[in-house]
Amino acid sequence: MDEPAWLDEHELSAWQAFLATGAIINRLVEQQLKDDSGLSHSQYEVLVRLADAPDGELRMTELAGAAFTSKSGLTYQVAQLEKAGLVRRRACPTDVRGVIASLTDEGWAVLRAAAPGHAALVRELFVSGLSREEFAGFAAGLSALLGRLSVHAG
Amino acid sequence: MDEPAWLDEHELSAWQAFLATGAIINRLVEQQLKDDSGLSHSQYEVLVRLADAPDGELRMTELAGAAFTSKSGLTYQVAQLEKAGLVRRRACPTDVRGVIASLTDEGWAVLRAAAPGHAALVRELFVSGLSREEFAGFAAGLSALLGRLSVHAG
DNA sequence: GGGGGTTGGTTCGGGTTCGAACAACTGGGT
DNA sequence: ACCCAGTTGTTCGAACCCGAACCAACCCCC
Repeated sequence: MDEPAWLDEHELSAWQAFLATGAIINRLVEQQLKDDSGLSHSQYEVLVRLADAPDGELRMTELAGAAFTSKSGLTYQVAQLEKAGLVRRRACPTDVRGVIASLTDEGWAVLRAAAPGHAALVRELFVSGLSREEFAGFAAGLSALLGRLSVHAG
Repeated sequence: MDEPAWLDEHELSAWQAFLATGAIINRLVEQQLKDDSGLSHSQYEVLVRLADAPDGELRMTELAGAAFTSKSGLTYQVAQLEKAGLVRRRACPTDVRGVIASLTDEGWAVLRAAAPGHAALVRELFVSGLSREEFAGFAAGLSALLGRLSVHAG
């Protein structure tokens, strides 16, 4: 019951910094990907997940679960990617309802072309400017946070 | 030069954790505010900024600059808040073009009612589960990151 | 005072996102 | 064989957000 109704100074400023960094970084990344490769950040993420999967293929649900978007949002993005020729949809052999999204050759090519610029920006915004110790502490916090959040996300 | 085109293992996992935590936390916060107070996260942020300002008033530009939304986005949100009776728009006495957004009594009341639940959730998601040292390191990283980003945001 | 560059805020059009509802299908228990 | 709860992916309506275009007003410097 001694839970205060407001956050204390440190908590508040960390929280604000978290929101602000997220917003700014997302905006810059979005911008860079759009200018450089004509991809939105979500689309890029979808391509990355597919590229990480065996044969560059994943079920829609696995894609949505591992990613940061809802089921309907994913349907939309995959439709966009398919229209652009970067992704193909196949039926799932073991489940008639299932849909498998699969990277096309062009999808691979676009992703390979986009990755270096994206990596450079992430490095510039997110990695450089932090000392090794700072980065380590920061990463440790993120990882702990994510572990705890997985409980909530269930 | 010897800049690799991809992120190394630690960088990548930290980056993914950053994106994932941001996405999950934002979704949960959004949900909670909507259910609890009928506010979107952006709307809540606007109210908080106003409440922090002297007399609960701010110029539109200051609001947009300090916040995470574009000018047009802010116009939209303030219109919503005005429709809901939480914010009033006044003309700016020193600049005819200017518009001052100002918290109404009801705006104060709604914010006071919403704050404890929001603070509790932020505490639960963001603060608890990290040891004091972890949190300190994490906050230090965030702050350094934000400082560096301000350059880019200019 | 009276231009020219800058700023403040809104409007507009398009793209993106979400949740709820939906239909088709699955799998396990009986 | 059958039923029923749970899953899968899409569709639909609405909300949201952004950048570009825009007009009006400011500033400042000659």
